[in-house]
Amino acid sequence: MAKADLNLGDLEIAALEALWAWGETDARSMHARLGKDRGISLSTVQSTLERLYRKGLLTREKISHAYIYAPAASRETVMARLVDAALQRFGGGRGEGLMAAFAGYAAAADEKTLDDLEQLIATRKAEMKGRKGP
Amino acid sequence: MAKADLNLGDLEIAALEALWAWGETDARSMHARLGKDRGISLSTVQSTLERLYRKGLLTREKISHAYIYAPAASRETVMARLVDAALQRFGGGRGEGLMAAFAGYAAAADEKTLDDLEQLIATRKAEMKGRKGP
DNA sequence: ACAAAAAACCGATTGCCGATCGGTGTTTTG
DNA sequence: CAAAACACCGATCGGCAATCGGTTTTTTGT
Repeated sequence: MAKADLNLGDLEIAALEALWAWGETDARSMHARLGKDRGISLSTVQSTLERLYRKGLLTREKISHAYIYAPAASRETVMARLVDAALQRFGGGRGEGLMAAFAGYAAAADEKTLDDLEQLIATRKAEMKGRKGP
Repeated sequence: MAKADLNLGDLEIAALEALWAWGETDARSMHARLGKDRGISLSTVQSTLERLYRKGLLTREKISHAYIYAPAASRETVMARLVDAALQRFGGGRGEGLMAAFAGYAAAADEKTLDDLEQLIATRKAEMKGRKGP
């Protein structure tokens, strides 16, 4: 473990979102779609993708001599990692603290969300039992 | 809403932990306990407390001419805010994504944690009903 | 095969922020 | 009143995302 800290800038997030939405692309098309309205250069997009790659959030494959980038993880996984990174540094964080943080979130949630949540937990527990039991 | 981003450095977290553990203190005692082993000056501790104050994480009261700092929120609340800040920037985050993120997190949790979580949700729902109903 | 085009690669700059400090006032207090 | 305790101010440093242009390497069209 110990994913260490994970800090994402605005462009990085935008790039991730783009990849999740459009599937794998190369720096050029990414720039065509992200960079046009932002008025940034291709180099900038390249650096950003590179950074994300080094952070383990993207996969790249060298087609001919160009890189094709693809998300290394789902949005959910990344979000989970972000939560992890954000809370990891808090000593009393595991267990109680996380629960409480979660509670804070749940407090702002509507009833349906809570229902969904319950469902989710139930599913998790079922999976867990299934994996451990006979 | 819109708490914006919330970034905490190591010293800041240490200061928070200290305050949660020892209750309110002034810069001097904080330095005596935090700064001694770190070899940092009183000024540094002061700046850090000030920064935390400006971030709304600490309360201060001017006793005579010195500030007495106290946590403005519980560790749980701060953790919740951190999670919020970390996930807020993810567009598709509300609802599904958030759920999934927590699910991922819960996946790494043991069974007891899941039970606690369920309990928490149940409590939440009860509170909600109580507030709305007769 | 060669020149032009397309990328990767490299290094530099900028801006933001936490950490860190010392100096300068201002308020307490012995 | 003088010394001590603090707040307050400004400055520096280091890390990191964003940003870019120039150089090198690889493709590719003719």
